[in-house]
Amino acid sequence: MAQKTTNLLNRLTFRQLQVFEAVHRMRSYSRAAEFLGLTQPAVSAQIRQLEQALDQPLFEYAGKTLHITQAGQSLAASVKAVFGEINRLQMSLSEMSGSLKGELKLSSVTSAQYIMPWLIRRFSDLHPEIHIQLCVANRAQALQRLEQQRDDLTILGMAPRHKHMEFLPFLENHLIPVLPSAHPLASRKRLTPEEFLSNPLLVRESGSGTRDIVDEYCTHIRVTPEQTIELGSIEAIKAGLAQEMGVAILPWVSVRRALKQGDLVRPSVRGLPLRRSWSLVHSQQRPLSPAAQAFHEFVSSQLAAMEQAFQPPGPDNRLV
DNA sequence: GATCAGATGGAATTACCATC
DNA sequence: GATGGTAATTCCATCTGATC
Repeated sequence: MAQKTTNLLNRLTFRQLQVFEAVHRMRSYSRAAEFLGLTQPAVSAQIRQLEQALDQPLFEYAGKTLHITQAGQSLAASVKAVFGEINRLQMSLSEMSGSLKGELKLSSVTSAQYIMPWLIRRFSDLHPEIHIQLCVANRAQALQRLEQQRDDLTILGMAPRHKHMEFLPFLENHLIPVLPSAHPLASRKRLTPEEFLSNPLLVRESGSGTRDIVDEYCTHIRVTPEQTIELGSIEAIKAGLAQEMGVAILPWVSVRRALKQGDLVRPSVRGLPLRRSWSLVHSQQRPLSPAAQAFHEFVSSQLAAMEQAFQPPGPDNRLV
């Protein structure tokens, strides 16, 4: 038995386990290859070598669907434990050296792109040796990345209700009605939803969380916009507003400068603003890296400071 | 609706290269 | 020489659209 164990330890490599973990997580050789920055044959070869070392098939096909064998499930549990231990070791070593190093992969929904620089700047001041990669995507894309565990942490507008996700709500997103300052209704402080939505409504594309919230609002108040114009980003909608194409319901953080400069105005409309919390989300199935853990703790410690920094205007421009 | 051919997607194989 | 990588190619299952 001891001989067999020694042989196995001698024949297994961390690289094989890393590749196996990616294939197991993504249920695809090709996607695992893309995730690891390899080609599909390289992944295939690593899995084949691992199967030879273990003398057991780890994956098998039923048609075109990749299934994991019992041996594969068993290995996956062991790999998870081993990698968890290595993460803990890495964190201990980092603490011993007094500074955190490494990579931190973040993804964020588009609406949160206006608060991410604030967070990243302050976190980088604390941990200059952590290299941060931020991917900005719409909600559907961010959710896909989250499910594929492509990032350490994800910022979403509405936390998914999956049991295996952990989320930390950290700031309220206020979606407010805005229209160009040259608009005929711009002088009116108060508008009915019907008046506001009698203008072309500039909206995000399907798959966007902001779009979902706006659609929900229209359904809730039972008013159908006269016309909707779909634009692919918040910045495109702002450009559309600048061209007086219509009106929009946008995150306050995205238009606060335009409001301050007087390019846009915000009327009071029944049922608005809409409030949703941005949440920091990660999978329970994947232990946080030391850098991700540090970012998570940092965000937790900045709740009051963020609320102060991103507090919408008071009485004059009061939110209903 | 059944059948078939071509298109497509994903993994395996092969030959070769770079590095240690 | 061993290891780990790539590009090109092959194989196979599934999808899709045309035809009957």
